[in-house]
Amino acid sequence: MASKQGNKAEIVDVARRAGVSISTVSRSFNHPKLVNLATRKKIEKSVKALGYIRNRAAQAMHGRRSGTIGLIVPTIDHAIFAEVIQSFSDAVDQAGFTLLIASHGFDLEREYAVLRKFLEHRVDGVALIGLDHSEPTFQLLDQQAVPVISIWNYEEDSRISCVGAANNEAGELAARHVLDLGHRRIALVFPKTVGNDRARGRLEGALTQLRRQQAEPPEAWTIQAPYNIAEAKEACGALFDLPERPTALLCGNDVIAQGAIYAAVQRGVKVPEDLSVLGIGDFKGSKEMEPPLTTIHFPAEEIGGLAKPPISSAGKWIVVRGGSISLLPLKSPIPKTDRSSGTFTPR
Amino acid sequence: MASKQGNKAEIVDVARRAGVSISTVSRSFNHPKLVNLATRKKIEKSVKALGYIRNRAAQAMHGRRSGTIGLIVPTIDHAIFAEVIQSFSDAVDQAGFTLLIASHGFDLEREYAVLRKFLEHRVDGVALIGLDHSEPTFQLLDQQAVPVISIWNYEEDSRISCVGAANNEAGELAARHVLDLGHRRIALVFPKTVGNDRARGRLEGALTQLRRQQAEPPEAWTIQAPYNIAEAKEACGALFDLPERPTALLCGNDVIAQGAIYAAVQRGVKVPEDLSVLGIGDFKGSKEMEPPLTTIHFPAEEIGGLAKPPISSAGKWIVVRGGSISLLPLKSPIPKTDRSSGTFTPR
DNA sequence: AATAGTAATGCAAACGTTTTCATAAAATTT
DNA sequence: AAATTTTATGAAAACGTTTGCATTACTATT
Repeated sequence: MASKQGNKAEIVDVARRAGVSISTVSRSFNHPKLVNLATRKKIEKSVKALGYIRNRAAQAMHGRRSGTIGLIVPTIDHAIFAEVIQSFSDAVDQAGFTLLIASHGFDLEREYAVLRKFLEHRVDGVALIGLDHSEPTFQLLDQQAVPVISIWNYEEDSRISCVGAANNEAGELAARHVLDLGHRRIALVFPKTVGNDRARGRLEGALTQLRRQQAEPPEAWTIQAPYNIAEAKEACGALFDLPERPTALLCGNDVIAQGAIYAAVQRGVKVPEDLSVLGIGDFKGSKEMEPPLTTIHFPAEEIGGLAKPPISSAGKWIVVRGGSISLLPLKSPIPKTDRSSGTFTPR
Repeated sequence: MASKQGNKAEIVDVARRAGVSISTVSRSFNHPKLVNLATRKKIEKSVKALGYIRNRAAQAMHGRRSGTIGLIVPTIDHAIFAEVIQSFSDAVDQAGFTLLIASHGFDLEREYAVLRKFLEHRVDGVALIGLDHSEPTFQLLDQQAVPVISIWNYEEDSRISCVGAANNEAGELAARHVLDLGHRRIALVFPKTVGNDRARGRLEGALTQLRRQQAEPPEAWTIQAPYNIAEAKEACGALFDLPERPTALLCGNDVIAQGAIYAAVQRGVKVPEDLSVLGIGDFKGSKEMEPPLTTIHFPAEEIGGLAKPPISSAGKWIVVRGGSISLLPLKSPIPKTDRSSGTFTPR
């Protein structure tokens, strides 16, 4: 109800009211030091009075910068990416950009479609999760020469810039930990790995380590569960009901691990006395559970922050493949909240 | 590597290659039936060959539609809003828009700043969480006449359009439930309520109901905890350590309730035998916990879907204050997963 | 006091579309 | 076969900015 109901002010209105040209108004926004302080004040007053709001669309058209960054994630509705989305969002914000976001539901064709949509909006950069993407996606990125960064996992020879941690290391670490605890009867609970290099890396890392120590789990102990507490709980429940039960469980992430713990509690299987459960991710609440979850810390928050978009005029993303800080070490090589050690007696 | 490395194609390039004018190219995108099929094919081929991607910024400038919707949430990194963000995102996507997102960390001044930023991008609509907003925010919305919708909670006489459920009803429902179970010694665990009408509504609803039945909790049993498992667990732990312990706990949301349950388990307090815990929200995993959490279902997903942006040329949001479907009833008036009834004996 | 800088501003040409209006060609009616 | 309508297209004017260039008015420098 304030003023000028409906007829929104443009730069010419501001200029007229301030008694200057539109160039001066524009300049006072973009290069303040180029305009006289007194004039600037007048303009400012005019802006206030008219409730003028700059039009980034028009700006973008001219200057080739939209001031937006697109983030494409598999899913928003999930503890997995919540932290990285939040920290990335904050980083983007701080850098003066606005975040476009979309999810593709683990469908790489949808990812391509979303990317196209973002490019139509002329985003100044794109962030993707992980390194598994469709060929058309890579080509589009290439051809449009849009700054792109993959966040979440790191690989030396990745096709695009990336910042993150090494998932296979996480898997290895997890496996090593349970092996160190003396376990030999180890089961694996992971989600499907097609189009999901995060899960694949972790699984491969774990398997490598287990094989190395001749502790590869039998078929029946390598089960699949999506990132979903209910389904993970059920799947793990079925596992526990087998005649032969493992003594340790390596889970693809904390969501699965939480489900596993609930399934164990439900059956009176004591964690960690009867069963060690290991998660990956260190999600909020994991260590507060009862019994607490032992988990590998995955530095999601740091990753989002490091992926801060470019401020430099160069227009390149700050973190580039192979750069010194690209390989973000797992922050806690020693799994946190370990209640197993000490209390657990193997076999 | 594909083609035209770097020098991105514009509409004139497409036109030239197809041997038509730019008007025709533009039309073939926006009003396909107005252009001859054969011509359209030619244009399509040209588009493919050049890897042309439309420029929405330029479109927006002319047509007054940016094709974007802005969503402003208190926080992304949280089970609370994850579901509604996801479903809203999907709805926005389906409607052919692109989502801008930003969080303000429960700070209404930052909310205002974000809103301004979104308006600079000329979003076609804005979605906010809840109905508590600063006066400048309301005025800006008013003055810019941008379609706006508040999602999450519903109030008959709200200042802006809203779709959601009634938080005070949720609180009442929760209180009624524990009263019905026979409890009289009831504690409340809620977050700070300034600038958070969701929590306030729930708390007020619960208090109203408790007072009505002369079961208002003493000072010591009305405690504060943020939406954070760790802190909630700690706060509830302190509560349980008091000489006088309540028999039921009403929690502001499921995150707090989960913390409460963990605190109880940690102390050997049996849920639900020794203590009934009631959450609000029905978050993923709540009912899979062990012991499972009794909770009021809050229809977050439906809300996000209902808030689908306008497709109509009218440009008004579909759900308007006071409209017939605005008051979205709580989907499960009977709390789900109730293990208390039957097992619990009051006092 | 003349000259060379510098600071502050305006003019007008971009930027990449959409859309109105005009026109030509084709199809339909008389 | 002429007149009318319909279909398909192009030319050019918007849309709201930014920015290169030109101009004017000061401020230093000689």
